[in-house]
Amino acid sequence: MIENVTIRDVASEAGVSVATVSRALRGLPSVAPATRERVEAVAARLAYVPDPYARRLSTAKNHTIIVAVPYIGQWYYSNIVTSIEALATAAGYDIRLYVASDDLQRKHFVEYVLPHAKRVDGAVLVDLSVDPDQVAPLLMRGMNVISIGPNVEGVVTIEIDNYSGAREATEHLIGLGHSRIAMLGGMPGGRIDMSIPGVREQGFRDALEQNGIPVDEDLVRNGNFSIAGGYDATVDLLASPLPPTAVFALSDEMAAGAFQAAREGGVRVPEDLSIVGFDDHEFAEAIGITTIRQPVAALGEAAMQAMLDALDGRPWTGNLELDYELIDRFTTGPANT
Amino acid sequence: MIENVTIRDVASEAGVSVATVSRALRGLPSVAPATRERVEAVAARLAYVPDPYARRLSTAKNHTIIVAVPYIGQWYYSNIVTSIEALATAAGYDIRLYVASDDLQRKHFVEYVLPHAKRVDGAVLVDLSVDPDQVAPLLMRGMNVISIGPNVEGVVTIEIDNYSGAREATEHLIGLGHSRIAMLGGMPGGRIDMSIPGVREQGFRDALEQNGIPVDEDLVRNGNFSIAGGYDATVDLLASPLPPTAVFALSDEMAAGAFQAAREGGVRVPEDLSIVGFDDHEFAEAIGITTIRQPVAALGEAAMQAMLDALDGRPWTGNLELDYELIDRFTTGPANT
DNA sequence: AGGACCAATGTAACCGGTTACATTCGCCGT
DNA sequence: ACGGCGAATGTAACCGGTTACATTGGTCCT
Repeated sequence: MIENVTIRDVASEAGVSVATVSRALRGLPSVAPATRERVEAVAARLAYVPDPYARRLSTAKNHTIIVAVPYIGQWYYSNIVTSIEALATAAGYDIRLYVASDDLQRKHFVEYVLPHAKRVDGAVLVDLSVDPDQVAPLLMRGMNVISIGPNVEGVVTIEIDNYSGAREATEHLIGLGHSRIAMLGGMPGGRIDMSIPGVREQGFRDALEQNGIPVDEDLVRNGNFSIAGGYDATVDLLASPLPPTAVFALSDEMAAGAFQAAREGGVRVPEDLSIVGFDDHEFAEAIGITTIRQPVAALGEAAMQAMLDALDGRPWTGNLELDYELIDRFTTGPANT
Repeated sequence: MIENVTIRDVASEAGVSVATVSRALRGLPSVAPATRERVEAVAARLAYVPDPYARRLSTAKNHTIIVAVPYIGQWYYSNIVTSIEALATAAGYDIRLYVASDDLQRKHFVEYVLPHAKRVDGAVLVDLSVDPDQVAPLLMRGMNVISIGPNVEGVVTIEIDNYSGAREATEHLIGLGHSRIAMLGGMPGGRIDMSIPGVREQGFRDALEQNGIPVDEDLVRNGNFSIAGGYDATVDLLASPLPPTAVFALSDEMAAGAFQAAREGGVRVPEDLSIVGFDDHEFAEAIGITTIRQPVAALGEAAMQAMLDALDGRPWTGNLELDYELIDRFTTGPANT
């Protein structure tokens, strides 16, 4: 077990003061070249590494940001984290992960962050609907906060137009002649709020109604945003006396579940059932799912860029809306009834 | 911008010493109940939160572990991180993410960790083949290291028997009468080493040879462990004069790419082409891919448990091997030639 | 020769906690 | 009445860096 070698060890070994060591090793000016060289040699020989906590305690800069996501196991989130991580690392920032996997943890996010607030430069919230008054204490402590997805009062938000995306997906199905269109997604409580699922559902409903198609509440199901949830819901839908001819899933995971249910039930896609997803999950292309593409990597990059700019004292003044795109593949076709 | 409230502020406000505040707030004994109550009230009123860096600087415990993965965007890795994160959070540990997305970063992993070594309790390496002499300095500094996947000398390893898994997958195809069996995976340099892809490839080769089927090197392709790579390789394979009747992909992503290539090329699965994957990716069931199931969550949990035990002074004495399982679904069928 | 100036370096305070050790004080036994 | 004891609390050193300010010593100018 190697004993700790501190800056004082290096100083005494090199025959200089700790201040000189600190300056020499960080490349600050006003250190004689010969001295610097000697200090560096000693530091290398002793395998000295500065203690990051001590450094952070004495400086204002922390070089750490928190990334908070609801889940990390889902494609969408892990890819956002990937792109954030890449930029963060390149800029010399560490990232600290917070997974708010249930509602409770989502509520308590601020409590988690608060202790770190003084020592973390910023937080990127991904799909986390937090109250403005929850974020306020963070902002007041000088933290930079960026949101991907939900609009949070007073926080720069990176988003796509989920409402229009859902509308376009639905109208694509309507344009193919479908009218019995199911939707997979649904808020647990049945209510529509400003969260992403809520906004997408509203787009779905408005598209139907403005095309003169009443919303059949029995076709609006909760697919839990998972493959299994989409599967279960679709199995149930297909077993009903008058099954839908199309399904709009609010995520590609649920669309894949629907696809699986159709295959196992002997229902042909797209002849008997059209499926549209949302996200353009990497597996969507392999399966051939028609979907709304989100620029996932770009969302993360933009958020991190906004963060870096803010940390450099050039905070963004407004939100950024990136473009979505309908990708027409093989799970959608003309209505067949 | 809220000014920092420190333990001294609380102390003077409550009319006690900093030591008493420290003890009171941490629930240590020998603090009078009345005093404790008063201190807590003052702390709450001032919204005092202890600075984690200062705390860590003065104590030995860090409550932080590093999780290092090659990629975070892939299902396998993000799920491992998920299960590690859950246990870590429950045990009061923070996790710090390191993404070694290219070989250079993999080599430099130790350089990244070293500065943190004093202040991090441990590291979980996921699929990171590092030299024993790279890990040695970490161990010497008292860090706990656990490896998921590759065996690292002197480090507790959690693994599945990748060799036998690959053999079983291959033999499943052979049992169905296939003999022109392609493999997707392949090491970049063409060499087989002790990494996971290398071990799986060896299982594939041995299965063929021990069943009297010579390995056709033209059927061993590099699919880059991605959907796109599996797609490209399969498109190419199917275009050859004597295409394979089966494909064993070393990951489900590549299997999905093969599936897509078959569908787009009008090649029926499994009638014309059987596909076996590896991992049991969440999308494998939706597509219906026959695959070797890895207990992903269990791998992460076991690793974190080993870590926690080691941190509690009860290090594991040996490695742990978890079971894999062949899941027979709809992408495999009898050879048709 | 003597003073001005500046580069190089050292000293010590500070960041905000924890904790070993010292101190105070009320209560007990004899 | 007094020494002993232990609970409650205070004092100050310490963790390992950074940095404001002081000090040193050499070069250059008049």
